[in-house]
Parts: sequence; C-alpha cells; structure tokens
Amino acid sequence: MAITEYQTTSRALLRSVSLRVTPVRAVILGHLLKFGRPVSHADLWRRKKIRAFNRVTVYRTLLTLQSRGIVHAVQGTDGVWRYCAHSLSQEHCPGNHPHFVCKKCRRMSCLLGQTMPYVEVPEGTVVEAKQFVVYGICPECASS
Amino acid sequence: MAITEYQTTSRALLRSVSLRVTPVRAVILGHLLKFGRPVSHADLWRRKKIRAFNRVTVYRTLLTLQSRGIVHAVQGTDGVWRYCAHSLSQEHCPGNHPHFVCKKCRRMSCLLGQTMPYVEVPEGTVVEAKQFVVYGICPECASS
DNA sequence: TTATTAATGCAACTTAATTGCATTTAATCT
DNA sequence: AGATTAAATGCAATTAAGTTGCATTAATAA
Repeated sequence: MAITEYQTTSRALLRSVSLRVTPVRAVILGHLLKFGRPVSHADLWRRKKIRAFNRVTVYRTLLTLQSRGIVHAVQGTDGVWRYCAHSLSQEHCPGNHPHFVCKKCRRMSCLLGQTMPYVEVPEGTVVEAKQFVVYGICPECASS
Repeated sequence: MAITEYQTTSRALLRSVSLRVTPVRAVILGHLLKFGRPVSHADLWRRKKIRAFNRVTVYRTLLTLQSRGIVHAVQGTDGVWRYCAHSLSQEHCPGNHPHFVCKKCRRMSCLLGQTMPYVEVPEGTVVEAKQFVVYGICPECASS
C-alpha cells in the first residue's frame, strides 16, 4: 500500500465519522495508518510533511481523531502519549490490549492476541478505560 | 499514628536502606506513609512542610527513595508519576498490582489483592516492569 | 572535631501539551 | 459557480512536569 493509498483510506475514514476532510487530517491519519503502531507527536513531527503544519494543530488533530474513535491513545512509561489508527474494518474499539515500550529505542508496539485482563474494582467504581504497559527492551535492541 | 510517629518510622526506614537521614527525606517519607496511597509531586507540594524545601530536591528525594526500593512509582493516565511508600514489614517489592485513577478527583488508589497479570511478549523481549492502570470514576465521585 | 562524601539549593532549561484569539477554509445551500 | 457559515487552523504565549549543572551545605564516620 503506497502512501497515497493510505490517504485515500484516510479520507474515507474521516468521512465515515463525519469529520471534515482537511489536509492535516488526511496526512496525519495517512501516516498513522502507515506506521501501524502507536506513535508519539514527536515521531510524527520528525516527518517533513507533518512539520508543514502547526504543532498545535497536530496535537488538536490527534485529539479530534481520538474523540471520534478512529485513533486510540496509550501512554508509555515515559509519560508520552502515542496514537494508533485503526481501519474501518475493525468493529470494536481497538487498543484493548497490552502495549510494550522499549527503554532504548522508545518504540511502542501492540501486544496483540491477548485482551485486557479483568480487574476487580471496589463497589461503585466506574471503569472507563484500562491501560496496561509493559516496559523493557525490545528484541532488536536486546540483540545489539 | 501521629505525624511524628510516621517520621520516627521514616528514620528507621531510611537507615534500613543505608540512606542518610535528612530533614527532606524524613518529612517526605513521613507524608507518603501517612497518605498511604500513591501521590504525585504536586500532591506533596501542596503541603506547607514540603514546600519549605526546594522543588528539585523533592523530585530528587522521590527518585532516591524509589531507587532504594522503599517507595514505588506508578503513572496515571494523565502522565503524572505518583509515589507510594511501603513499610519495612512488607517482604517483596510492592506496587506489583493494578492501580486506579479517578478522572474527577485525580486520586490514585491501589487495587490490592490481585497481582499483575501475566503477559505474553515476543521472543527476545526483556521485561523490566509492568504498569496496569484502570481509569474511571471512584465511588466517592460517582455518588456525588 | 574534623574530614569527606553525599545531599541540597538555585537558576536555567527541556519537553509535552494547552489556551485564547484572530484568520482561514471545507462543506452546504442557493 | 459563488456566497455563507460553522468548523478548523495558525500564531503567540503559557502551563506543568521534570531535568541538569554547579556551587554550597550538612550528615556521618574517623
């Protein structure tokens, strides 16, 4: 899939959640889809095409996409938020799995194939989200 | 247990991990023990006795206590680190349980009585820590 | 009591993220 | 196609959490 195709998909995704199709949104969503793993604002900002926009707008765009449910956010143990896009085909809110953060390369990856574990909470508690982050060294960094 | 007693305990705790007993450490550890739940730098900073010290020193003290294993740190879904002290009686490294953060009062509490779930990671991955945060509304905030 | 190693304070800085407001633009409706 | 308008964007400034380097001070051991 070429980057332009990702942007075609992006436009469709945006329209599907009735968001105006703007250049920033198409480009950011395109990049997120291409990354395929949760990436931070900083990761995006390294890309020329994204740096063409305003930093604040990038932040706001990520929030907008998140609010419409086409992007989910997870935080690493470094306190930095990472965003991951999901395609239209996925039925329920994704991101519902543990994540791994490498202390060396700071990359985050999804630990797929396992769901979020059940947790017991005190009576009367309203659970809105769960975040499970595993921290350590990824295979690539560990072997070098 | 009065605050002075907490500080007596603090001194013993500090000595037990061969840390110099200084005013900042005794006061911070005393407050952490009294809180009994994970609290942030900001939470501590609200206390007059703690604001008497330097902000940086408070940060550094928390790191020191953490490095000696008498305090553990967890991050909320707001990206803020919270610190929790544990008494000498506890055998193994505490903090090894899920935590809950309330979106309204921003308080963090420990979800005791359940251990950290096992997670499958790709071959070659080195796991150093796991963080499981449940986000939502606490019973107190939910009922009001 | 003194020596010395560790701890503290201060000032400045970094990085992530947010806010308010003026300007521009995507989509809608003639 | 062109005007309309609510929504989106850019800019400047700000906040909040946390860090760094370095000079000064203090807790402990001899």
